[in-house]
Amino acid sequence: MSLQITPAELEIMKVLWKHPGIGASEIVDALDGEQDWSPRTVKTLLSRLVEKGALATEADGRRYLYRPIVAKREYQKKEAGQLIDKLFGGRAAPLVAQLADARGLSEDDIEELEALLGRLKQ
Amino acid sequence: MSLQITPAELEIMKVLWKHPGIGASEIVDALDGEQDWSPRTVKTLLSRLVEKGALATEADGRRYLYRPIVAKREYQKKEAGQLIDKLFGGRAAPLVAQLADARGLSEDDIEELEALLGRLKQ
DNA sequence: GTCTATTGACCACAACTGTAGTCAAAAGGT
DNA sequence: ACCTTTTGACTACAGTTGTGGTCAATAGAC
Repeated sequence: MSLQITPAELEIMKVLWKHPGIGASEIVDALDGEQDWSPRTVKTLLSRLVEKGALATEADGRRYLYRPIVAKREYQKKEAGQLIDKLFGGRAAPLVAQLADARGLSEDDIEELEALLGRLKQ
Repeated sequence: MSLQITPAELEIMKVLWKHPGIGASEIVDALDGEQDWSPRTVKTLLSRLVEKGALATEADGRRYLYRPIVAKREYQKKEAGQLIDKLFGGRAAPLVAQLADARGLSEDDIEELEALLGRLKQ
């Protein structure tokens, strides 16, 4: 079960990770400004996500409430792992180097990374 | 020109980044063991990459030699940037944290990252 | 010189994606 | 009790992707 979430579907997931347990129309509202999708489109994406097992539904009268089954963390982990396997020979350091080069790390980023490394070291 | 390289196409690119300027049959050979594609499939992927502007061709008798136009570095940079924008709110630190969690960083990784951070700091 | 294998050009085709329409049932306004 | 709106189920449809076939030209093998 590889659970392939497409980019469009991911937008929906992001809303639901932030607000689990809402219905289709709330999702449409939450997406407003981000994506300009017809409610139909959102509905289709929701169905596909349910079909794929990425979302659970819960009946609420005549409608469903949706809730992520896949945790955001898990998904991030999977994607990050895929990226480094695919492009960076499985090593994290070159990825960070590219990022630093691509967009520059902020002071905060650097500090946070240092703290993280410190924790990992002991 | 967003230059979307699909996963299958990427396998071809990886071979050509390693051995620029080879022909289709060498690519098939190089992929052997990695991917089990018919030479036809490889040919199609090559055509699509040329069409997309990711590869340059150079005639060599009755065949072409292929050479990447898109540098590996550029592509890595783009992909890494996309991933953190898409999933990590544009911040690198959380990505590294996930990676550390997902697969553990090796001693070497940690050292390399520390060196990198040191360089970035001054 | 003829046969065979390789190559590029073009074609095929199903699965997946993005985007949305139709339809019928039900919920809510008045 | 009607009309409108919302919702889910189903359908559509073009573009992309993965996978590979056909065909004609041609380069080497004998």
